Amino acid sequence: MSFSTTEENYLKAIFKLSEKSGDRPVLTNHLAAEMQIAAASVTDMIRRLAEKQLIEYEKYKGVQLTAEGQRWATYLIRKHRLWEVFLLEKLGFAWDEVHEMAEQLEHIQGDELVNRLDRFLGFPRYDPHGDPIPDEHGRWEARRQSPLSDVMPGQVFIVTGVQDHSTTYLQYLDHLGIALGSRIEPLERLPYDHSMRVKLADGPAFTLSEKAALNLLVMSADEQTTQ
Amino acid sequence: MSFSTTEENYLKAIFKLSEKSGDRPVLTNHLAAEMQIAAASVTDMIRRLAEKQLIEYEKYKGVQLTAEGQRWATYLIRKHRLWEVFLLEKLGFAWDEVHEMAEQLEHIQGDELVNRLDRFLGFPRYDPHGDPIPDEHGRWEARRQSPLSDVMPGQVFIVTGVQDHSTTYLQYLDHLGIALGSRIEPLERLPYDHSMRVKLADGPAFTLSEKAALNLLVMSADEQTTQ
DNA sequence: AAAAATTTTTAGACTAATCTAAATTTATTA
DNA sequence: TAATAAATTTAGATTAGTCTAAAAATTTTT
Ligand SMILES: [Mn+2]
Ligand SMILES: [Mn+2]
Ligand SMILES: [Mn+2]
Ligand SMILES: [Mn+2]
Repeated sequence: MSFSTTEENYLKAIFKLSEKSGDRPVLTNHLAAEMQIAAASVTDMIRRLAEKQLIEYEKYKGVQLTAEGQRWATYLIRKHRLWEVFLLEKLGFAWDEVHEMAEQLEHIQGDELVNRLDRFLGFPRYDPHGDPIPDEHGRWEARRQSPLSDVMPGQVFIVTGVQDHSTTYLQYLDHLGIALGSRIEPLERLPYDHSMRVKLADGPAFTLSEKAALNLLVMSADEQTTQ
Repeated sequence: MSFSTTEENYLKAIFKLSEKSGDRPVLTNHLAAEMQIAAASVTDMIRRLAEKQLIEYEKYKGVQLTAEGQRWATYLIRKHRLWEVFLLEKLGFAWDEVHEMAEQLEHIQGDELVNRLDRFLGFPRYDPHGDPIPDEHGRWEARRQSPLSDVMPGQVFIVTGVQDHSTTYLQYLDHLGIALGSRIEPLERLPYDHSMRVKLADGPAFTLSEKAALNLLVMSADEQTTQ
């Protein structure tokens, strides 16, 4: 079993949009927008993927991954995230630089390569953005994390992930001194624009916009230690 | 500047055949045989590569790499060999297992990635098969090595490379206990079939076929220490 | 329940990379 | 040097992946 880079990119996109839509069928236009491709091209490709039993496709109703499609998409995500860890941990790239390269590396074939890379990296469970890495059997641990914008002030939280992977956002966090594992304490939410006053361990207080707080995922500090 | 995987594979093949032919033009059929592709397809592609100024092409006369083509081919070889070192040194693959994977990895784009990988590996000068690795500027050191079949018995040599990269040959060397860096002493050449009696440091004597000796590259032990 | 708007599919075309078979050019041999 | 053989190119097809424009289906609005 092996698929083209293009086919694999479709599988990943369908997986991503499925997650967002709570497993409801993914519509042609959504896929077209996500992949920056004409809707007509998507229609073509999903017919081919359906023939290969990677997705179920009902005309005008959208597509869903089959078990096989799920498995393959998960495998691609495993590869992508392991390579991201490699680029950061071993080659010293920053968390806003690794995505593009991993986007290529995820298509390199070789199960043995993936498993040895996993071992070399010490079987990491999360990637540089806090996203879980599926293991050899396609299983992964989801964390009970929430956007910082949703939590109650007056308690310490640990930064465990980001929802926005854009370079600008990640560099903005760097600028603020916020990284995965940072201890952050929300002080108050300002009703006017929903911005949030927060402070990092031993640091001065500062303000985060609603948008910035929405995309920052945190866990309560005591819960985190059990993970 | 960036080229398709296919174009890059043509460049590498032309480079390889040019080396063999002493820089005389590479003929369509040679390229077709090397790449296991129909001659007509080669004609098509070399016209495209000539348009992109990567090769000079005269109808019916064969092709030669331009300076730009040389540069790019050398860059691909640099990437291929660095990834081979990574797979062997860091992931623990054997020298007969790395080529296929490197064949894919050499097409991954990112100059910074290549240079960081190089640094991570400690700027290796030779790959797991003893082939030289071009540096960031495309320069590399060729060693004064010769096939074991050509050297005079009665002196100790160091194994520095192989000419045959096939799995069967490399595994055969493993079986004999011959690796890069092995000290090997040719005892005599047998006139009947040009086979060679040799011995490894402290080991018993054994016989190598002419073919096996032709593909094993060695340097005299004292010369090697200066490299 | 029509009409209008939106979404999706179909139709037809294009490029890259390949193939086979036929035509052409170059090299070898008689 | 003419005939023959070998190498190379051209011609015409095919497949994957993409596009735009038009047609068809579905959904929303009136
Ligand atoms: Mn990524
Ligand atoms: Mn990531
Ligand atoms: Mn190789
Ligand atoms: Mn090699």
